[in-house]
Amino acid sequence: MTEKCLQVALDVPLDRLFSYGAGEFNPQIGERVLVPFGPRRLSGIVLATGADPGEYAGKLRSILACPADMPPLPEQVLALCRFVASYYHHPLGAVLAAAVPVVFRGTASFSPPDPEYLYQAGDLQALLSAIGSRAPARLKVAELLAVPVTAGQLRSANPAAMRWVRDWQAAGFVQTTTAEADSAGETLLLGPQPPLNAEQQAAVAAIAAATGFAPFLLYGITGSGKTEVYLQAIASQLAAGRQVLVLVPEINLTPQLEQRFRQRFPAVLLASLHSGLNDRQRALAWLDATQGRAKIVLGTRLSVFTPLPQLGLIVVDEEHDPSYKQQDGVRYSARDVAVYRARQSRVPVVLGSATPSLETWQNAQAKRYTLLPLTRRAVKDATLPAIRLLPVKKIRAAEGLHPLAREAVERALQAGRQALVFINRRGYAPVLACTECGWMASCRHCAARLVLHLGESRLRCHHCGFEEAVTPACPDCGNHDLQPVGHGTQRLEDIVAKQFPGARVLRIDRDSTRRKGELDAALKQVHDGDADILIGTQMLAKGHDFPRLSCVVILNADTGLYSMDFRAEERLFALLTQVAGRAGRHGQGGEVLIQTLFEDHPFYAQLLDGDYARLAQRLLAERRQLRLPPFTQWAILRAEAPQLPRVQAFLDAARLAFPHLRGLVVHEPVAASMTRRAGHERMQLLLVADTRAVLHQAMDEALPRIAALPDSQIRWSLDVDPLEV
DNA sequence: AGCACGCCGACT
DNA sequence: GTCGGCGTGCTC
Repeated sequence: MTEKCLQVALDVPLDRLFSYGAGEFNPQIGERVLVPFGPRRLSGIVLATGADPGEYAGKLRSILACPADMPPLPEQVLALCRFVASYYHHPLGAVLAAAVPVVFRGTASFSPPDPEYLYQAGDLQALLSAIGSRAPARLKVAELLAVPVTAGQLRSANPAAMRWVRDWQAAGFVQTTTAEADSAGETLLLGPQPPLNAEQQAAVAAIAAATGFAPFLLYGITGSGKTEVYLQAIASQLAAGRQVLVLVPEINLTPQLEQRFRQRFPAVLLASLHSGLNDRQRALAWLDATQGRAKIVLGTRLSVFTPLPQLGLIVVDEEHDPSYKQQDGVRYSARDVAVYRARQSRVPVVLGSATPSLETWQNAQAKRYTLLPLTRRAVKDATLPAIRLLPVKKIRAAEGLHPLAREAVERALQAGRQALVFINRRGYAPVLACTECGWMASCRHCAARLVLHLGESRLRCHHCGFEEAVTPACPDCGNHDLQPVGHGTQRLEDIVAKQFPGARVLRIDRDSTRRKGELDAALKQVHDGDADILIGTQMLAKGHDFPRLSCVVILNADTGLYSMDFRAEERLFALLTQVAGRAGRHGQGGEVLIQTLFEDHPFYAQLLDGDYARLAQRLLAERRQLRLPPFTQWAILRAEAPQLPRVQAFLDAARLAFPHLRGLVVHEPVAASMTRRAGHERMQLLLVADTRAVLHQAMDEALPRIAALPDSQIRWSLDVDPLEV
């Protein structure tokens, strides 16, 4: 009898599967196995068990082990990964590796901890009277046993707690269960469901009534109560015994949203896959979801691959957020994969945003997605902030804030409220320049300026991490008068501190919150009212709710308005809407002031009206006219190497690998928007096709030839549906 | 991607 | 005479 032949996907940059003998093992499809691969051992996923070894017959190597620590990936997830591999033209083994928790990618086997025991008093009154009133410390611990608690929780109440609990256990007062058993018979326990307005009700009803695949765009202005719609749509799924997948952008808002979910569904196990978890915790949360214990999975883009045996609904919050697009490796869009998954699993998917991506908006206009509008503020007392433009010609360095902005901040402080000054640039100044010859400090590894960080007296590259001490004199002409040009958060902090001497100024950016816990501490300070003026970057724009904030000043946000990037307006609208939304979420209407050089740009008329629909209509008309996405299908072949000519030669050759197809344009290679990064020259080649089918046909033909091109110095990657050009 | 094999410069 | 540079070739 001949040995069974397995097809195994491995995490190597080779777009093919590998055949192995099963040896003494009998792995299932979707299971992970350890295999010999050249001189090393790798973990792979079994994709077929009765395969024909073909040319390798007789010289197959056998698998080394079946760790059985990971439940086999179900066929649904394998199919999802196959789709992602083919759509983004990435090796299947690499996609599967990315879809699985880190602990299952290596050759070490993962052993979950023993199930944790929960302790509970069967008859609390009997226990309390047995202890008597002379042992208050024990009484305190005993009272905790009214509900199931862990040993850790008991110990944190009193270090000696477990000794007493063992005694009570021996005496029959205390029983144990495991978390798993405890949740098995649980009934769905809902927190109070707040009343909904008519629009919210209509949205919840539409989602609940959907059968099979049904994509929705929940288009809700800031404060219109999108989250409440999610919660009630989720509640009806939970009541039907189904699981729900909720995707959120990669930001620090997850704890807040998580808190809200837990409050609403206190008895439901929620697997939260946020960045704060270590690999082990992640694996455990993933197992909870995979084995159907966790009913809600809340996580960032990677969570879209989580196996969910009873999936009933997918929610993508802030669907326009660029962090849904992975920017290295498999460059997938978790939002688009989520829609595919919903179709595959025949469940509804809700894409929510106040400023939808134009791709999604167009899908709604074309009736491919059902539009669920929320146009009224549902949050109690909330009013839309008044947005005003402050035209600035060229603000002198020492000023920073427009006089009217200064007055507005003053007003907020007088009223005992907080003000936020938003500038999307950290450091002191983005440029250090020589006043004599015009020299500017730039990175020696990147085509980028070095940013001045005055506090540490360093010049830093924000792209490659290079840094150096501030030079005392111009290296070109020897002049000692080097001047910072432009504004960053640090410089603004200085200016604002001088202009408002009595105010407590708090800067929040990646530099001030680098260490663990610093961001939470800063946010707490804001919530407790221990800061008056916040200076912050994009970090502060998203998600956070600042009840005391009533005034927002936005600086230098619109530098992109006349840039090459056709998505600049769309993105700026989303950013400004989000920043503006920080003001006046509670009570008194907030004030939002935007300092701009381009006050006449049509963009601002639509922003001031808060009219996303009009902006979207104009931008979509432009894109249709100019044959830009979503009316054409794009892919970018990016390449980099230490020497530019090699990159040029590679892309010239790659260009020839594409077939001539009707409805396909393969552009000439051009320099990337940042031409050099971390010592590598970068170029790219743009493919524009009328339809996805043509684009993929071209890539299917060309990519094997490109992969076979000789130059090994070249690092290249393909970006399907690129967000950045 | 790794990792080995392979063929040419400055050192214990 | 070796240690080690990274070019190129393969992995069921």
